[in-house]
Parts: sequence; structure tokens; C-alpha cells
Amino acid sequence: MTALTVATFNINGIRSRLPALLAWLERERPDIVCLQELKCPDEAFPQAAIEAAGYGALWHGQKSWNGVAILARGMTPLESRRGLPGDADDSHSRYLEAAAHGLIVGCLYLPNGNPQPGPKFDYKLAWFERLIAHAQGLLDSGHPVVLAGDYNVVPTDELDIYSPRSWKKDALLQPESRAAWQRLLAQGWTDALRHLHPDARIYTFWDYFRQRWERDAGLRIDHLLLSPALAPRLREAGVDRWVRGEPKASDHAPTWMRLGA
DNA sequence: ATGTCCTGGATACCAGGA
Repeated sequence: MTALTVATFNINGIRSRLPALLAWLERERPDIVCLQELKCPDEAFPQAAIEAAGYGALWHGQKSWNGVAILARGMTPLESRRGLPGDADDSHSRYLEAAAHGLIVGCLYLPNGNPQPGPKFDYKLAWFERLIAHAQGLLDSGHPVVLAGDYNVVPTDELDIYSPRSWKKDALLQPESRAAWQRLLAQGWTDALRHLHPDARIYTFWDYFRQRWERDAGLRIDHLLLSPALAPRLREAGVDRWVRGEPKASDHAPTWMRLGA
């Protein structure tokens, strides 16, 4: 086994953000990348540019919204699942799973759920239940698994958000969202960033509104979870904040962890 | 309520989503 960097990045439109993605890949050279919010139909995915950067890719896109991809440096990931089980009528492209560099990687874009209450929030919670059910199966397999992506959940009011005041009614902070997150973790998953930095304020998303980047008014909603088989390899984790400060940046920054050999 | 930025459809802006 070799050391690996695994990252997740909500890119908010892969076509308009392709130069930013390529610059980040070149500078940080992650081994595995989970991307969300491609906002791009399958036929328009920029495969050639990503391959030229040294990455094989799988993608599950759709027109206008959602869309997830898994990149692996020097290889093409081997797809194991496209879409979460449990609802044949769910047309959103929000889950993709593959084997790469000796890991099973689940890349997810959990529904935002706003406004709440309402049908979008119900969809979020139902999607979360399907994720929890599927995650249990992954744990039962005993394989080394990473579940990475935009969970659209701020785990706590204290270290995961600059101030909860103006977000109290937001779907990202609701008790139901947080309870689902806690039930997922209670299966045995390790929240990589929080595990290594138990007392640090960590943000991965800064809203475009109201100069929230300039004020460092962020939220931690992009998460990397490790299965018990993999947790002993966790060495480092962080957020590539420099990406958020570039011109025309996504509202999220890449979030990563380093696994030892 | 406000603010910004993406996509797509039909225009020289708007709607929908986040």
C-alpha cells in the first residue's frame, strides 16, 4: 500500500470552473478526487482535459443540476455503483461509487433540502436514510471505504459554522439533518477532519452572498468519512482554502485527507 | 428580505437551484 491523498470538491459547474480544477490538480496532485455539482450532461464532461492532467475519470452527470464524478491519478476508477439504491424514481445524479488505488470510494452530493419544511427537505431526509442503509452494507463488506462529498449538513453550531444565527431555519442546521448525520457516524465511520482537529474551526463553504468569503463566514459541510478498516491509516486532513480565494471560485473549497501506507 | 453565481431557454433578460 502506498500513501494516498483523497479529496472532495463541490466544483459548482465543471465547465465554467475547468481552469480552476486543472490548476488545483496540478498544484496539489491528489490521488483520488470526488467532485459534486458538475451541472453538466454526460456528453459534455471535459474528459480529455482531465485525462491530459493525468487523471482517469468516471462521471454521472445530468443537465443543469447535480452531477458527481470520481477522478484517480494514473488510472481509471472501476465503477461499482451508479445511484443510491432504494428509490427507482429518483432521477437526481447524486451518488457514484468506484474502486481506485485499493479503496472503495463513494462520492455523494446529499440534497440541500431548502426550503424547510417542505418536499425538498423530505427528499433530503429520505435520501439520507437511503445513504445510511447503503453505508451499513459497505461497512459489512469489511472493505476499506471512503464516503466523501457535500453532505449539506453542518454538524454542530460551535466549530462548524461562523455563527448559526442567520442559518437557524436552514436545512443544513436542522436537528433532523444532524441526527441523520450522527446516526451515519454511529455506524462506525470516522469524520476525518474533525477526528484530527477536534478543537479547530474548520469551514469548507462560504456563501457568495454578503461577502462571506471576505469575512471568513464559512460552514463545514464537505466531509470525508473512513470505514474502520481504513481509519488507522489517517494521517493528515485539511482544506485547500487558497482555491476559494481565486477569481471566479466555486463557493466550496477542496477538502482532503492523507492516508499513510 | 437581502445578497451572488451557475445553467438553460429564449433573447438582449429571466427562472430555478443553491
